[in-house]
Amino acid sequence: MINLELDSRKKRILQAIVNEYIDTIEPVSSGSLIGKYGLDCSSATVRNEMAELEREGFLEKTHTSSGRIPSSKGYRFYVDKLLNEKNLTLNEVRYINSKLQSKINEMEELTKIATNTISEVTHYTTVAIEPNAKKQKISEIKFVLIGSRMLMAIILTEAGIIKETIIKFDRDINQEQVDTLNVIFNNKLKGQYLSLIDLPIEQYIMSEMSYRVELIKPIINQITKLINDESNLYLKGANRALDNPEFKTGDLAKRFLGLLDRRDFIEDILDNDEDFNVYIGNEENGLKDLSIVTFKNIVAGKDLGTIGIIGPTRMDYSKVISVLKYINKELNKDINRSLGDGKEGNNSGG
Amino acid sequence: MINLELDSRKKRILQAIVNEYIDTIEPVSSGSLIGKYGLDCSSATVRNEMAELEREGFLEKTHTSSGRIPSSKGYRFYVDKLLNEKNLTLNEVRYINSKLQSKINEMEELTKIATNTISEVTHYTTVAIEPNAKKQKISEIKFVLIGSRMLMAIILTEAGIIKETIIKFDRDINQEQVDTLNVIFNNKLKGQYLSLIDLPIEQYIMSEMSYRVELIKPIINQITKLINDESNLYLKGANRALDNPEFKTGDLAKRFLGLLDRRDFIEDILDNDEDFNVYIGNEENGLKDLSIVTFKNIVAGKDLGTIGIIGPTRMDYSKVISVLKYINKELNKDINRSLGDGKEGNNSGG
DNA sequence: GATTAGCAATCTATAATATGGAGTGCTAAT
DNA sequence: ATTAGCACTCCATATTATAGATTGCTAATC
Repeated sequence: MINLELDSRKKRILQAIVNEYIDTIEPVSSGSLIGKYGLDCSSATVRNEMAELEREGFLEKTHTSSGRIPSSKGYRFYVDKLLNEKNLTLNEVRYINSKLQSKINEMEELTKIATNTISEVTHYTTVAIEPNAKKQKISEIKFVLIGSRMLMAIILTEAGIIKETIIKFDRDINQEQVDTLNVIFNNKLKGQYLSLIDLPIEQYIMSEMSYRVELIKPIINQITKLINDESNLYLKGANRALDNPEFKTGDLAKRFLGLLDRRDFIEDILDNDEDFNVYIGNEENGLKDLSIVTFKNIVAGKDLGTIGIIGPTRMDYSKVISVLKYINKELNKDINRSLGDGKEGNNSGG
Repeated sequence: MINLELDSRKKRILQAIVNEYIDTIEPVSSGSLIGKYGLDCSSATVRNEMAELEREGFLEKTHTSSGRIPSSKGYRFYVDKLLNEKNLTLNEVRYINSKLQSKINEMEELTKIATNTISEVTHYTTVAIEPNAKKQKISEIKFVLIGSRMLMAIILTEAGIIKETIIKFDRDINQEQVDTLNVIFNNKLKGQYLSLIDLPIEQYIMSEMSYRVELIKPIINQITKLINDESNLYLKGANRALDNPEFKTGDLAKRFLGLLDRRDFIEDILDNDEDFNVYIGNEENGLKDLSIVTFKNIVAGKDLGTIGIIGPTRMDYSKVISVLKYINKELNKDINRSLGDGKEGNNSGG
């Protein structure tokens, strides 16, 4: 989608400019590059190349005689083609390892800890959403009587995600009825996608489970609600963003925080099928100067959800990506530690 | 704690200054008050009074010849003694009512909706925490087998709060054992405070429930963890704060967002025994220029937790308080709607 | 043909200076 | 006790000047 035919010197110059700009947050001049980035040509040559890169849309100027800053297209190319992974410092590695030591009982916690750690190491705001519920397969449904008119429905998915919700009834129900419900629902739904329990399918389920509509109906309603509800969104380090100088003006800060409040939007971005993605905001989508790195956190073959790092477009992508990969690698190293018995649990009915 | 002996004119002047400052966000001059607030004296007199109010610590100047702004002490006095409730506009009332219409199944949702609505109507950031778990009495504990090595513990409190957690075991457990656990735990703990299941008491419980330590131990551990865990904190409208001009500088914005990330601190403030409280930040506690209004949301006699509205000290307290009271009144109006059957449910064992 | 030195032109960022006006505190009159 | 009057203080804003960074272009060089 982007012109890949930049000659090697242009690439090196573009890369140098993006790196330098990420570092200094100031328009990059031709002169500042020659020594620092080992380009074997003069500033005049660099100037010519920069002018051309600008004509091609990779660079921008803040005013006629300023240095250059990367455009969205420039960042895009940089992220897609020029990114080098960074080595983490010893301190960072130590810190991450210490965080990942904690005993973890539920997968939700694993995501929480990963999210916190990423935010702390990268100094960017980090969000996590669990895998899209509708794409999950039901491993088991369990109804539990709580009081005489309340039921808790517990849904276990094959990925080990546990969801529960409360269902209230207008009249008393007894244990025998609950047992029946357990049998009916499990027979029908075990192995099915959660999305099956959705409004259009309601009729189908109702007719298949013709047992006591006045019991089934509120259950379907509530479970439908549970599934369609905004999935859990975990957020850490909203204030860290403000460490970045570009948020000083207030305008960008406001847009940034507005973004954090728009769950639907974040979910849309995070809920893609890529294992790894960099979303670079631009004028059109109203996210100019903001970027989101998304990363599908798969541990022991299980999709634990997607993690997103949100920050200024002038973001240290190398570091972010290195941290993400390192953490994911560590999580997968000692699989049994966190997820060992989850697996057995899933497949054996109660 | 504060000098209550301000004469009536001084009070009126202080009140006028705070109101005017909340409105305009600009130092208030003596001249601007006389017409607008119906004071039957000249600006010179007001000036004299203002000078005295400053000497007494209620007002401050930004520079030698500027108007006055309220000090922390001034706000304190204003909030404690001078606050008039504001009438909500018809639109606000309509909006609130429409929000509160939604069918509510769990108390958690009620809090969520109230929090969202408050944030939307007041334009301030709003947080909610559920009642301190340790002060809750256990109404019922239920263990449910999920898979062969996993148990879900469901704790119902008398206030109707439902908490659940997952417990994993190293070896298989069967339904018979679960039944026994249900009996033992309910016998011992029904009616007790949740805080009983805490580390110091662990020994006691273990000895009382001498049945199969290898089963009991992980349960106690996990439930202890659940109880001691940070209670649920629900936050809405973090970006709204940035609408306030005082956040433009960035410094205050950063402190504000930092505050939102410090759950422990927010919890400390919200978890007081007052039904209603205004916390005015100052130099000492690092929250200068920030205030939190806390409000214990009690509906149908049940404590649903505490709601906090966080904003600049120059906050429209009248409006905030009016909105809080109105919403609480509406929630209590039609008790049955949201909480009717919760009560019956609690007391009847499964 | 590609590269580069040299240089005028452009624009920014900063400081220095001046000006108008808002608001106070004080004094003296009421 | 209150108030008119006024000098004084300080801020906010505009104006101007200055120094410096960086570019684009041209002409020379490799």
